[in-house]
Order: sequence, then C-alpha cells, then structure tokens
Amino acid sequence: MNIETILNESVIAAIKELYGQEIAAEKVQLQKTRKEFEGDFTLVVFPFLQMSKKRPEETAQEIGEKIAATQPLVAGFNVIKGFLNLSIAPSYWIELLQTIDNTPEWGTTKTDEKSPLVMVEYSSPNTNKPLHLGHIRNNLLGYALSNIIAANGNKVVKTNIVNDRGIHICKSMLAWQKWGNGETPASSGKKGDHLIGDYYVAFDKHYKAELQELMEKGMSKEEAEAASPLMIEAREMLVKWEAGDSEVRNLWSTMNGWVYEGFDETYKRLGVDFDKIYYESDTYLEGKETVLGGLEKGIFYRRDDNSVWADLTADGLDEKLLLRSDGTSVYMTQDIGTAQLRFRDYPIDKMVYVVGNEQNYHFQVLSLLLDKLGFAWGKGLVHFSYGMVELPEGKMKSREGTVVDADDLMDEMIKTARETSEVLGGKLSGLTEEEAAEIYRIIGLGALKYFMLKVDARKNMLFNPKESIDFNGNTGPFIQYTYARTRSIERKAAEAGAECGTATPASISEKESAIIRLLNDFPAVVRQAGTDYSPSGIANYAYDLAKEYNQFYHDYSILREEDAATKAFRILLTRNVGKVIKTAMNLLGIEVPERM
RNA sequence: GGUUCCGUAGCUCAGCUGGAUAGAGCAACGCCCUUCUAAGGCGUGGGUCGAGCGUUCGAAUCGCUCCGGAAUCACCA
Repeated sequence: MNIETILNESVIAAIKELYGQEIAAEKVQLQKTRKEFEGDFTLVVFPFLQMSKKRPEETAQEIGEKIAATQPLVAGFNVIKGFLNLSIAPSYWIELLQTIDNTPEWGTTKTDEKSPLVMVEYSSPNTNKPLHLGHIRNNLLGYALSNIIAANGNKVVKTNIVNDRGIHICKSMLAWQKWGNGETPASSGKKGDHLIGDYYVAFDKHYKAELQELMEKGMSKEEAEAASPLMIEAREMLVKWEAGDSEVRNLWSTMNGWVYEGFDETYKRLGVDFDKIYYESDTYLEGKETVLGGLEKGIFYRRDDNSVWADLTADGLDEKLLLRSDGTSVYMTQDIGTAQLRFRDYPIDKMVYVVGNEQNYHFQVLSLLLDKLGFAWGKGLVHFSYGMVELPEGKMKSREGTVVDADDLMDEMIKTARETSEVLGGKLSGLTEEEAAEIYRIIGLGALKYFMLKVDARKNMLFNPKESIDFNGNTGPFIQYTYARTRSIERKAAEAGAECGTATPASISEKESAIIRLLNDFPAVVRQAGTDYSPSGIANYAYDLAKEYNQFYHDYSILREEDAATKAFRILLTRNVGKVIKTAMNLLGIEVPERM
C-alpha cells in the first residue's frame, strides 16, 4: 500500500476518534509539504474546523498527536497555521527504494488478456510532400501518448492513415511527367519524399506563372483558375485515377512507393512506428457504403440535388454534407469508412485521433456520426487535439518557404549536439567515432523531442530553431545528462565493490527525502498522464526529478561518504533515480545515453 | 456572428480535482571546476497570474461578463 493511502486512512481514523464523524477519503487533503517547511506530507485542516469547533492550530495539533500516536510510519509532526506537516519514518523510504529497485517496469501497469484495446491514430501524412515540423509534433505526441496509454494497462494499436489519393498527388505526378526526365530517387540521390515534394513545388510554380499569364490577357482570377491547362490536366488525371486507368495507377504506385521509402526513413529516425497502416485509397469507397446504409436506416437524408446530409441541429451543430451530388465522397465520408474498416479489423474499445486543433469541429461531428451509425466507441472517441507550431517570424507556410523540414531539422540537431560537445572539450574522449556519433544522435534528437513534448499539447507553441538547440535548462539533454551521471556513479560503485542499500542510514537529508517523494509520485504521474492524455506531464516530471537529483549531486558526496549505510543508501537512491528517469523518458520516446 | 481553445516574469513555459510567501529555464549581473561528468551548482534583480464581478475561511485554479489572440463554421483534405 502506498504512503498516501496509509496516511489518508490514518486521518479518517483520527477524525472519527476525535470528533466522532465519518469522512470520505476525498475530503482528506494531503499534499506534499512545500520545501520551506519541515515534513513530508501536509494535511490541510480547514475542512475539519466545523467538526472540531476549535481554532486551526489546535485542531491540527490534536489530529497530529493522534496520528503520531497510532501510526508508526509517522515519525513526527509540526503545525503551522491550518497546516499539519507530517514527517515519515526513514525506514519507510528505504523500503520504498528497495521496492522500486526490485520491481521491473516500476510505475507502470501491466497489460493482460482482458485489457481494453485502444487504437491511436497519428501522423497521417499526405504523399505529395515530405514531413515537416508540424508532423514532428504530431508524431512525437502520438508515439508518446501510445506508450503512456499502454503503460496504464491498455493494449494499444498504433495506426496511421495515409492520404495517398487526390488532386494533390496528381499535381506531383503531372509535374514529374512533364519535367522529370525520368528522374528517380536512385538517379538523383534525393530521398523519395523530397523528390516528390520538389515536383509538387514545381507544379505550383508553373501553375502560378500560368495564372499570371492568363490574368495579363484580361481574365479574372477565377476565370484563370478554371482555364489553366495545367489544372485541367491534373483534374483529368484524377478522373483517370478514379477510373482505374492502368498507366496513371502505375505511375501513382511507383511514385507513392518512393515517398513511403522516404517516410520510413524519417519515421525510423524519429523513433516512431505503427502496428497497422491504412490508406485512403482503400478506405474512401468504404465510407460511401456505410453512409448509404445510414441513409436507408433514416439516419441521414437526401436532398433534391441527390447529395446526402446529416442533420445535427438537434445536437447543437449544423447540417453536414456526406456525399456530394455527384455521389463522390468527402473527407468525413472517408473517415467514416476508415472507422468501419478498423472496427472490422480490431475489437476497438477506444479510439484516439492525434490530429491538429484546426479539426476540432470535424471530430466533434465525426463522434456524433459514428455514434449514430452504431459504433460503440463513437461517442467516446478522443480527439487528442494539439496546437499549431509557430515560428518566430510567424506562421509556417509551405508556399512561402517557411516550412522547417523534418529531416533537415534532425540533421541540424545532431550536428549541434556534436559541436556543443566539442566546445565543452573532450567530453567523449576514449570512445570510438561510431560510439560518439550514436551519443550525438541520442542527444540531438532528445533535445528536439523534449522541446516538443514538454509543452502542453493543446497550446500553440513557438518553435525557435535557435533556442531549441540550446541544451541548457529545461531540456532533454539536461535530463539525459543527469541520467548519464547516475550511470557513471553506478559504474564507479560497482568497480569499488560498494554495497547498495541494504542498511538504513542514521538520517535522511531534506534533499534526499525530496527526491524520494518525487520517486514516490511517479506511478501517480503516469496514471495522471494517462487520464489527461498528457505527455507534457511526464516530461515536466522528469525535469523536476533530474533537477532535484543534480542539486543533491552537488551537495553530497555519494561515493566518498565514510558511513557505509549512508553510502549504500545514496547509491540505491541514485540507481532508482536513473531507473525512473529512464522509464519516464522511454514513455516519451526519448532515448537516454549511458554516458555523455 | 456561432462554436471551441489559449492569455502567468522581457522571452519560452510549468503550476489549475481551490490551500501556506505563484515556480523553472532563457536573457542580465556576481560567485563555484586539485573534488564521483561544470551539458552542472549557488546567489541577485525581475509578477495588478489579460480586466472586472461573484462563490469561499481561502481563487492563477471554480462561475459569469468583458478585452485581446488563434482555430473552425466549404459539394477542400
């Protein structure tokens, strides 16, 4: 049983004995004692004043006396105003450290046969351009969230829906046909997704030039857009694609194949993966059937022009188009189709969509529609909505060339990790170039990942490339550095044959008990992150722990301590800090180096 | 205009199931490497928690009203 539960029960018992009243466990406000005061946990006694009919100080005093007398784990207490600060016996903390040490995956909940199945959709790229900064936030959040959900005792299926069809892909294809001269990733040395992205940009450039020309001949913007030969050709290509034209389909699968190879490389580098990938080219027709089924059941209705709609006015929303008058499907229809396929493939209990907040309305509607169509998890679907990534100069726009490319950014981060390390002077001397390169990779990516994950996902965030590469302060490398320190201490302790935590030291310092209380919090932090869908909760916790340990590291000699029991205790503490940091960082998808 | 989200230090962000004097980092200034990793530690300065009203013994946290900003409200995806 954890210490909070024990104290909670002690408080309830004390209240009952003193004032003869039964109180609910939620009424007991126990919190960690603030740094300035002595003690480990603090009970707020204001809610009990009505029962005690005494002043706050007296009430706190008598509750404190009662608990100290009955609960052996409470070694002492003090009262400040209406706050009762309780000190926990060192023996309990030692025991906790040993429990952490002996428990594999401490802080997380195991999955078994009966665990609910949660499907997490994230990434969802288009196949006409490479991944950029916004995708990085999406991928990192999606991956971390999956880990966190899994750590809370759920089976998780990570999924990706690839938008592999539509006019945007036709644009790239057309441009490649016109100006590509048969260029391939192999012939050009470019990554497949970048190659296709370049043709998408080329299309846009030529298209704009065309528009300009037509408008100079006296057409309005709308007329020019309609008359543009390039755009007409692209639309024709889309029609051919839908009709299954073999030439177009072949080109399409070849070029998409190049893109997927490029994506795979980026995903691998980012450290994210998927259990199941869906393609819109497979799901877009499925949705149509489901919608028509809903039409038969009277859930939807058809207008005179033959289009199909859902009336959501009763739910406080408006009417939503599901099938165009020409019978083709829209975005919503595809998402319904994808849901249908997934439900056929897996016994889904809960569905989580990691998609940007610009689609909040879409998911509100989707949830209602799926519910009406009878999907058990429709109503409870979670749209894990995250904010935009903004740049210091303003919004990121591909047209204006202000995108930050995912691959470039990762290169840059790793390069900076190397440079920083070299400036600091021979940090990794004694390692081979390969070993050092691996550490730079871990640090560079750790900096990037932590920077993206520490911020509350709901908020728009500012990405300042310069600052992101600053490895000081509340950053991934700081946490990694702290971990490397704990590993170093462990290695040195092992070399010296030092004992690890078998005896109880005479006393535990404030810094030490602060660290242990943080360790004690970890399971609750993981649980909270699971219910709040909050990777940032874990990230900020990891930082707090690392910071606390670093201060401790500077204030106490760990290996030089003369007293064997104290030394052993500190080694055990260090090992547990390393263990918890590593677990927390793993949940975030951030690797942790053995040395740096 | 409707809906949703966000306003906390100069900057980037924590804290929000109501609790003690609102915390970090960056930036500025001053200390600390003969000491287990200085990618570190310590210190100084910096705040009407967007504004107002309300609920409460107690509000950055809850409610209402404003003010700012963002997203969305397509037969685009």
